[in-house]
Amino acid sequence: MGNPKQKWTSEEEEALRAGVAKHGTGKWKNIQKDPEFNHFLYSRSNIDLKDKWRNMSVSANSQGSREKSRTTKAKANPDAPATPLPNTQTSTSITPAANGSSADAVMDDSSKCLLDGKTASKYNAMIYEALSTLKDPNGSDTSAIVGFIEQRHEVPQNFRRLLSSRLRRLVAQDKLEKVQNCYKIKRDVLVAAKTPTPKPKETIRPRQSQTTGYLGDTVEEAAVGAAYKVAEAENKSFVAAEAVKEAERVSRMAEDTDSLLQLAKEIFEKCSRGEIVLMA
DNA sequence: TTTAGGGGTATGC
DNA sequence: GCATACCCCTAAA
Repeated sequence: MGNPKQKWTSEEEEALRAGVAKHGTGKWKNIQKDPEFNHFLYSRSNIDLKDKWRNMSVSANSQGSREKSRTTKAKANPDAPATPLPNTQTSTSITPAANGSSADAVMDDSSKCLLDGKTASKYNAMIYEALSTLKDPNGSDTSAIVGFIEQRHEVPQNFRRLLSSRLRRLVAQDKLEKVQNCYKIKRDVLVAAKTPTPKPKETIRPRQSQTTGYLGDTVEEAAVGAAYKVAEAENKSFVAAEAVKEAERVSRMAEDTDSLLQLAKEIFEKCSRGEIVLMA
């Protein structure tokens, strides 16, 4: 564009790494001003540092291009911060994504009243699972639903409040039926949801004639069973996604630990040479 | 003012 | 042509 490209030297990269190790990610201005790194980074702006760190993190995560990693992250979960980390990181100041901030972001999300689509869908699945399993003909009240879900899933502190709003929303969407203070899955929703392709009349007729008087129960039972299966499948899918996230987080922590080990070695070597090492 | 995220362009393969 | 590196712009905190 305007200025000619100025390739990053290995010294600059090292200075940046050391700066991040000292100040943490996101403290680009501090790193840039730090006299310890300034002679390497004087020609770089804080924005340059940020961009370079971003590029380094993309390579370190070997996720292909910057655009890929960024756009997918940002669009899939706009609330989650996408700050990456290539290598070193102190435990002070800013907490990087690599140390689990993405997971934390999910946790943070669950503490908000406004749920993102994924969380809302997760809660819906939990609700359907609870109602399908409890099978209370009069419906289940909020306490029963909360109790059921708490036994099976880890939930945030204000889960009850979140669940209440979720339940109200499902009632508003005509997916649940509220009778007094109890909630139950709407029959027509169950039937519609669990029979995705409408069956031809011919296939239904013989059943109708055979099960006159019992039609409601049979269909309902099948629908409830199907609803339970769907809820179960959704939950399994969610658990699998969480497991993948956790695996990624652990992998990144291992990389961080490695970097810290290298840093400790350097400090040890300096100390053993009698050099004074200043710690921030 | 600083940072994060998105986008454009140059460069190397 | 594609992936990557670098630079710039802009919104948000």
